[in-house]
Amino acid sequence: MSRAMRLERPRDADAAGSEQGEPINFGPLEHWIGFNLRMAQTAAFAGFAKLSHEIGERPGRFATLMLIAKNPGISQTALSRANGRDKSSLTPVLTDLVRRRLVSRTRTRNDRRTYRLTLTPAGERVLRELVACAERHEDRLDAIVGPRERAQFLRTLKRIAAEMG
Amino acid sequence: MSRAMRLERPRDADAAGSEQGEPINFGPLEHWIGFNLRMAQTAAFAGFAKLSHEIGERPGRFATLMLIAKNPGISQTALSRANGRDKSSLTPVLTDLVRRRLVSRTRTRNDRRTYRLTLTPAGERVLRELVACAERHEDRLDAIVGPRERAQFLRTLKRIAAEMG
DNA sequence: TATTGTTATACTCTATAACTATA
DNA sequence: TATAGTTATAGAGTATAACAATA
Repeated sequence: MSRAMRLERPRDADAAGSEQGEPINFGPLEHWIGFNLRMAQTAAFAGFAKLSHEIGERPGRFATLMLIAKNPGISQTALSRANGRDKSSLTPVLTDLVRRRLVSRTRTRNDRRTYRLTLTPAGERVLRELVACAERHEDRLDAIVGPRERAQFLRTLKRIAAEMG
Repeated sequence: MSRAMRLERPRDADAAGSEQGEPINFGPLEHWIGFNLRMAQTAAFAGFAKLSHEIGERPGRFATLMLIAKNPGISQTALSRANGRDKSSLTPVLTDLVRRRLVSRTRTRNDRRTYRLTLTPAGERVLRELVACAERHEDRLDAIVGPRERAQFLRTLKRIAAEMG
């Protein structure tokens, strides 16, 4: 594929930025998967962030609560590995979730270094609210992607995550 | 589509986090476009970030340089609108790029509030290096997506960015 | 009055390294 | 020695609000 770049002629200095509808040239970015993947993800994430803020939660809490719910008793180190962050990043998040009584953190008896993380009933309630947000969000995405392409699209996303990592 | 969630049985406390290969249950996240879009984008962006760090640049500089190259004479306000950030976020970036003589910033004569941004020859050189990184990165993504699906995949990404925004 | 760009400031997310307590 | 989790700290990236210069 030829991707040679030509620079454009300078725009009229007086016109630059003076109109709202100023057409912007994105150059080869337009045709690149990496750039469009980023634009799509940014837009989608902002949509979910808005929905979760409406119920007083942050989007980042969602994955943490879900991973604890589906893997009850998980340790902090295993949890941080599961969502690809350093364990130190998890400390303030869990401090907040424990303070709000959404997560309970109990020492194990055999190895007194580790904690067992589980959701409290309140945590399960909040997770259900977040799941409801995610489902509304997912319905929007499904409508945009369309039923014909959904499975193929999802497989391609999974391949990218697996093979780029 | 039924998306009811059942919580799993608590895992053995002693086993939690004790093995490297501990299988993690991601629950309904596995099947959601939003989550997989995020995972794919994170992995892809990390790959490009690595390539750009190899040539001593940050991935975030790429879009800025490209937008200036393809829209010479653009103002800071128009540029910040083009990549969806507040104009104040651009000030430290341009301070850096101007200090390194990659971007030149000249006052317009008619409206002495605005600057005309253009790339210097050094800026064009750095952009070409970043484009080379991006092309290598794009080749990897193309290989993962495959030529049969590429066009469809790109169209779907563009629809998500356009309709979620 | 409105707009361009800067400054001051703060908030989020993330990482590294040093620490503690346990093993 | 090695591991689980915490603390201190720092660095990106971003935003809001107030501001100076200019229109």
